[in-house]
Amino acid sequence: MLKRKIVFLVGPTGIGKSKVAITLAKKINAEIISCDSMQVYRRMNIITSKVGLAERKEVKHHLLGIIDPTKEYNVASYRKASLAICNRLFKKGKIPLFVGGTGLYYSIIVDGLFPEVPEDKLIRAKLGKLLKLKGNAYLYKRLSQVDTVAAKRIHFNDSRRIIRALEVYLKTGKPISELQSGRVGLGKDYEVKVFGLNSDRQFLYDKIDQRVGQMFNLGLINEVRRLLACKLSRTAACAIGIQELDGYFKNQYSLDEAKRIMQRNSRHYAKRQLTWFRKDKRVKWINIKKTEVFNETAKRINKFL
RNA sequence: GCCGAGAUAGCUCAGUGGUAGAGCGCGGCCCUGAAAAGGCCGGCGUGGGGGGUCCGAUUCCCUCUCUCGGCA
Repeated sequence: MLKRKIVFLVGPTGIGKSKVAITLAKKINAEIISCDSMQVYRRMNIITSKVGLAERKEVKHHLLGIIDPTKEYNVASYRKASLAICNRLFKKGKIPLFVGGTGLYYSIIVDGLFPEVPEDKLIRAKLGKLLKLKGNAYLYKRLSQVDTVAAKRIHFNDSRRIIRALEVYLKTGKPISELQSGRVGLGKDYEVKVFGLNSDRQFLYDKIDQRVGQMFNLGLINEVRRLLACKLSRTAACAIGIQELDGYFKNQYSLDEAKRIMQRNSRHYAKRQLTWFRKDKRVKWINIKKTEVFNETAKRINKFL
């Protein structure tokens, strides 16, 4: 039996994934599933460069603006929601086209998520206290005692991961590294195709700088002001632009400075995204040399499908 | 034209008679329930050009070029 096809389009922020995706989706009878940890939030449109309503009419987009920015969202919610959409699309005879730059979300879909061990606020609070009291060396030592494999992989300064690993151990009695090895990916049941957009670094950075500048023209300041008026969730508050503009609102620096920091942080983010996707050998890279070549790029991708 | 200050990393600048650092920037990497987050690693350099003193000059001396102040 022929395996059903799932297509992914990944790459750094600002490279032009969304536009290419729309063109491609029309060609291959697909609907788009966003693979972006920030675009799931409502009222965060300019700051996340969400595609406009007109474009969403051309091709159906899923998981854009589905949750209030005061609410938490995470890989598990994302996995559940997106796989459900996948199944619905198959029933309609459509190809799911995942588009986005959140490496972890991508990986959670393609390679699977280890069995349910949700965040436990109580345990985390306790571990957080221990961290403050006794330092990361202490927590790291405790982790090494129960899970050598995980300890080897986690740096002793990476307290967030140390805490998570200990949390999983305390809740299940099993080392996180053991649970992690039990992941089941999509490759078994589906034909997975992954495409990555990239360009030379300077070109990408110029586009990112421009895009951030553009956000200000579109009304970023007001959007963020409105967002800051409510208590943003831990996750939503992490979007690039929130902290940066908050500092400006609090008169810590000028608007130009806020913009500069936003551009820099976006560049750093893009770099991390590239590191993430580059190591994934399933990615078929498409190099972008000029702006506004969505059609051509979509055609090139289509050839490989 | 004269006087003064300076010329060192991509940028802003430290410092030293034994071939150099810091911050920012930049590059590479890790990542499994916060991921636009979090963590790790890396100086990436014709010390403005030329000459001199010295065992040895980025450092001291001379000279040229350039930049910035001030006076004309």
